[in-house]
Amino acid sequence: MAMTTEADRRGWTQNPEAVKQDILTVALSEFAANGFSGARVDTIASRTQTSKRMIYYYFGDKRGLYTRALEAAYLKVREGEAALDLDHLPPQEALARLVAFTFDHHRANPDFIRMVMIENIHNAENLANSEVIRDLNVAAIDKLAVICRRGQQDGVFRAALDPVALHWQISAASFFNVSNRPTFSAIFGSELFEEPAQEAIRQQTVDAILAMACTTQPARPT
Amino acid sequence: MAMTTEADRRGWTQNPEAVKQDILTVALSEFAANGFSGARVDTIASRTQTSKRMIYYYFGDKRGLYTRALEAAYLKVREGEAALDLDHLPPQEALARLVAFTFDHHRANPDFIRMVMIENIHNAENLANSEVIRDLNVAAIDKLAVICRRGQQDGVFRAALDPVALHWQISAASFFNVSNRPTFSAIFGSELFEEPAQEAIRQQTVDAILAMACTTQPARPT
DNA sequence: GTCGAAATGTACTGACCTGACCATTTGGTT
DNA sequence: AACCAAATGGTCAGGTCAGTACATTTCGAC
Repeated sequence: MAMTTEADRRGWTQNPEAVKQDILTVALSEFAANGFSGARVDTIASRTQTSKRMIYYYFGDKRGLYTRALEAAYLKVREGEAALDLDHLPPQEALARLVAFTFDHHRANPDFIRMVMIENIHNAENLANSEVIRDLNVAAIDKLAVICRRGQQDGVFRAALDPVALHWQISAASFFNVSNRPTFSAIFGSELFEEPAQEAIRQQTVDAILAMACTTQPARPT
Repeated sequence: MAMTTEADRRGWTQNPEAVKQDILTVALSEFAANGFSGARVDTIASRTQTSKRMIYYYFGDKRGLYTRALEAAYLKVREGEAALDLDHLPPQEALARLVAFTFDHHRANPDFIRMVMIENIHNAENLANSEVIRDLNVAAIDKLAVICRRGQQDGVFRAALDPVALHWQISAASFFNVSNRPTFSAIFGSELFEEPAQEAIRQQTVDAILAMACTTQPARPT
C-alpha cells in the first residue's frame, strides 16, 4: 500500500516508472484473480492511480499487459528464492532445506501459482515467447544441479539422479498444495490445509524427496 | 464419434436426452479448452447438432451448463476408476497398482484435469454446490481407505497412515504431471513428458508413495 | 384427430469491453 | 522562452457476447 519506492513522486506529476509499476501490480492481482479473459482492463484501470489510456500507452494491448504481469510474478518469486544460500550445507541437508523452502514459498505466493495455472490453461503460449522467464527458471534449476553434483561426489546421492526430474517432484508437491486447495478442501474439508496438517505434509514431502535422492535411506521417525 | 447410444434417433426428430448429451459433450471440450469466461456459448452451439436456444432451454445459463459439464467430467473419470479391482491383491501390490493406474488415468483424461484446474481458478465455487461430485470423490477415497486398513492389519503399513494425506500425495504427482505440462515443457523441454521419461517418473512416484506407506522399505533397484 | 405440453428455430437486444482518436499538459533541451 | 517528445485525459466507435422474445413444430394422451 504505502510502499513509496525511490521512483515515487520526483517533481510532482509525471513519473513513468512508478506509473508502470502501479499498473503492473494491479494487473497481476486482477489477472491472478480472474484469468486472462475474465480480467477486465477497465477494472484494472480503475484500481490504478492512472487511466486506461496509460495501460495501452505502455503495454500495447491486454495480452501485452498480461505477459508483463506474468513476468513480474516470476521475477518476484525467483527473487525470493535467490536469497537462499545452501552451498555451505552438506548435500542432504541442503536438499531438505530447499524442498521445505519451496513448499513454504509457494504457499506464500498464491498469486504466482494462479498465474502459472492460468498460463497452463492457455498452453503456455505467452510464457513460451518470454526469454526472461526461461532464463529465470534455468537459473533456479542450477541451484538444484549444484546440490545434486555435490551429493553425487560425496556418494550420498544416486548416480542416476536427474536435477530436472527432481525439480519436477519438488514442484509437483509444492505447486499442487496451493493450486488444488480449493477443490481439494471443498471435497475433503480444509483441515489438510491448516497448520498441523500442512506441517506433516511438508515433512512427508521432504522425506520422500530425500528417499528418492539418497543411496542409503535416511533415518525416519515413527 | 459414431457412438450411437440407445437414446439416439427414436422416431426421427425430437430426442431430448441425445440433445442434452450432445450439448454436454461439446460444452465440456469448449470449457476445458478455454476456461469459463474464455468459452463462448455461440461456439458451443455451433459445434452442436442443435441451437443456442436449446442450451438455455435445458441448462438455464452459461454457469448452469458449466456446472453440468464439470459434473460430467468427474463422472466419466470416476467411472474409469471404478473398473479397477484391487481387493484380491496384497496391500503393497494394491497400492502400487493404484498409484500407477491413477498416474496413467490422469494422463489419459486431460480434459478432466483442465476442468479441475479451471474450477480451482474459480475457487471451487461451482463444485462446492454439487453434492454429486462430493459423493463421487468420497467413494474414490474409500477404495484407498480399504487398502490402508488391510495394510495396517498386516503390519506392512504404518499405523499413522492417513488415507486422505496419501490421496493428496498420489493426486499431487498425477495431477501436476498433466496440469503443468505446458509451462514445464516450455521451460525445460518436452522430453520429460514423452515415453521413456514418463515411465521413469511414474516408477519414481510409485516408489515414493510406497516408501511413505510402508514400515519396512521395499527393495529398490539401481 | 384434437389438444396441450414439451421441444425447437430465428432474429434480436442491451450490456459490455477492447482499443483508438483527438486534444492537452509536462519537462527537459537549446 | 521556445520547442519538441514524452506523458496524459476524456470520449466513443466497433464488435462481441450472454441471454431473450416470439413464433412454430413435434408428439403423446385421450
